[in-house]
Amino acid sequence: METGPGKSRVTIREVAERAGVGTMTVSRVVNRSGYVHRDTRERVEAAVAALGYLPNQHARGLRSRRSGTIALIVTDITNPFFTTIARGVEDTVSAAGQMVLLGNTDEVEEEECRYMKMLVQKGVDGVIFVPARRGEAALELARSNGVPVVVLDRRSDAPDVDVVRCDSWGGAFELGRLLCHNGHRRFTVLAGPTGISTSDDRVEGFSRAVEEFSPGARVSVRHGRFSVRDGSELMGQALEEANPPTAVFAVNNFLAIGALTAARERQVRVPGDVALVGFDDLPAQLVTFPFLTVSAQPAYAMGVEAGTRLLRRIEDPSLPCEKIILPTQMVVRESSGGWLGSTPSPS
Amino acid sequence: METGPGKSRVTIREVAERAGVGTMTVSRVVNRSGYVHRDTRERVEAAVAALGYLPNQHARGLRSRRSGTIALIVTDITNPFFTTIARGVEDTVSAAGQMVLLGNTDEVEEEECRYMKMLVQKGVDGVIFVPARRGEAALELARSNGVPVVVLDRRSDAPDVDVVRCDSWGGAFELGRLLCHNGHRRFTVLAGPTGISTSDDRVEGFSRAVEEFSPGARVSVRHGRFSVRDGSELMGQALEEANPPTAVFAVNNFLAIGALTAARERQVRVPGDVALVGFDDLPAQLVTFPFLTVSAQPAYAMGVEAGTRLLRRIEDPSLPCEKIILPTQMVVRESSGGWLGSTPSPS
DNA sequence: ATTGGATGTGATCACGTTATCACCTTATCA
DNA sequence: TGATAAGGTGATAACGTGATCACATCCAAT
Repeated sequence: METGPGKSRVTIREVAERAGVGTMTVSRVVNRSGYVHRDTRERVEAAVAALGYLPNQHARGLRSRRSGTIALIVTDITNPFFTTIARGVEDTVSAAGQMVLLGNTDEVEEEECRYMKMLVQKGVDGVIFVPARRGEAALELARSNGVPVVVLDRRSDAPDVDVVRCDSWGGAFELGRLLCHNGHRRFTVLAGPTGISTSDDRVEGFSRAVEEFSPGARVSVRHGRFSVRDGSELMGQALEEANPPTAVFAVNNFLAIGALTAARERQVRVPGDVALVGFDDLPAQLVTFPFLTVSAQPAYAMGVEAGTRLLRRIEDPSLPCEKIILPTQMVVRESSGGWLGSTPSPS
Repeated sequence: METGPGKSRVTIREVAERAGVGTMTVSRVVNRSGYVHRDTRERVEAAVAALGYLPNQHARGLRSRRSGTIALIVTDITNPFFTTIARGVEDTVSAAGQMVLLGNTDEVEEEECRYMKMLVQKGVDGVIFVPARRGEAALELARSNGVPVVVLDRRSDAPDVDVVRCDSWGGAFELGRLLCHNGHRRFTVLAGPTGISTSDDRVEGFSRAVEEFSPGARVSVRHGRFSVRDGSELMGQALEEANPPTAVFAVNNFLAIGALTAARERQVRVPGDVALVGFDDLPAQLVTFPFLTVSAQPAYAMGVEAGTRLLRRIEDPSLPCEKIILPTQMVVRESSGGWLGSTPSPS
């Protein structure tokens, strides 16, 4: 257990010497591979414990091409949706003895590539990756270097990656239906950047629901980044229109919070003056006043699923790739309001 | 840029061959070390680009004992306080070309050691560590293997580590003073597990303020884990006392949210029936209704500071260790209520 | 007695990189 | 003229492991 005031690390050779065996025998004991006599194993284990021997992963990885590390590349760990995913991933792979490298791309493709290059160099066993758009360059880097990838949260038609995401289209459709059934006819969607599948799918699903349940109703879409600031900005613009919307759909949690802020600043009541629905619930831990009606994604489960898939693929790279689509769950709270009654504000 | 349908990685030898030079020359070009003729460098760079060469970090690390990786071991990344810290750390070290390994200990010492062993094996260049209690075993592992450590958020008297934390005592003192000045005389503190410095310091600082500004007033302390559930549980118990507190201090954000939940369930109004203050603000991004009066810690700055310290120490291990204590900032909102007036409920 | 499989062990080398040393060439100076 | 320094390059040897091979020993079945 002791190693003195240690400078350089204990090597397998020192353990072998102390146990009076060859290095291969120590290796076999440590890796539980091959035959080792019971007495020998005990001597080796004693030496390992006495010296506090920890195998050097650099040397190991050089031979075995395994690092015991996977990576999780998200757009912003600060978003509780990704935080919860991260916890799901970490819990899952940690149980299998792997550790997690973290990266934030802020939806910037150059960052995606920068990270992917570092990951290839580090020889990670796999990557869980939230691409901004199609993530082509980064995915190509992974593919050409034989690194297994699970694409998370976003759509991907790349043939050689697993995908774990939620039914954004369906969740948005449900929200649209709810608002239509409540009698709304003028909608604004606060969307993310075009080209990001989650945003695009949600805009589409919502629009489709409106076409179906309030034919001819107006849906105006405003694009921004996934941030509170942009949510607030876009909501402000919408509210200042000549004919403002009676219902707003924010495609992302930050946009929803921004929208709420903007409404409050203008003394516009939610849901009294305008109904508001969002996507991605905040973890119950963080919410002092549950208020927003949302389509909630099972973030933790997504992390677990992605982690499990990746571990399986690392185990057996020949497995066929799958595209997993998990369902969302609508949680109706105050912000969506109720039935508008027979007198919706004049259109 | 192309590597065919790539299976095994491109090595320095292949680059050398293609450029018609020795491997050392390639190494020198890649590492910008030593002398290389301008023409040679260009040939090598062309070969590197053509083959998509990425140096193998395992081999590099084996020679140079550098991994280009640091670790961040927190108790729970799901806590937005730590999430924000993580983002600060990642932004900082990422700019220096390092990546971050993440671990959650859930305040369990065995997990601390399990992670630390893996980190030593991986040869990380340094660790930013939030110990549950004193973290002795894990710190000893790091020390004996020559891994630089920055202890984050918690107190540590270990001589050979940097410490970056906030003035928990002072922040709690401020909150206590505020409540005393508002006329409160019966206090309950919802604390974390004993032995965790943040909790202990906050209990002490708060108690000290009460002693000073409301001599003889009652402060009862209830201990639990840092969770919404326990916050709710403890708050429930406090509210059901014969002589319930008029003011409650939750030493942590989760405990505060739990307390709020418990109050609401019992139709106890905050701050009408009981004042509530907490520690750790939630990021503005996440808060739909700013309500809780708190002592806020500069989480992002703490992450940046810890990252910077660690990078500096990696650069020059001989630097003396420092203990950095950042100030907290009290943010007064609704939940703490106002002056109780001349008729505090009879004690 | 002989074969053959299961058990048990160590020497040797390769994994991909960089530190070191050795060796060139050319320029500069006394 | 020779000496010295600076620029430029490659062969070689580690770094710490684990795969492979070679070689023991033992026991059971022929």
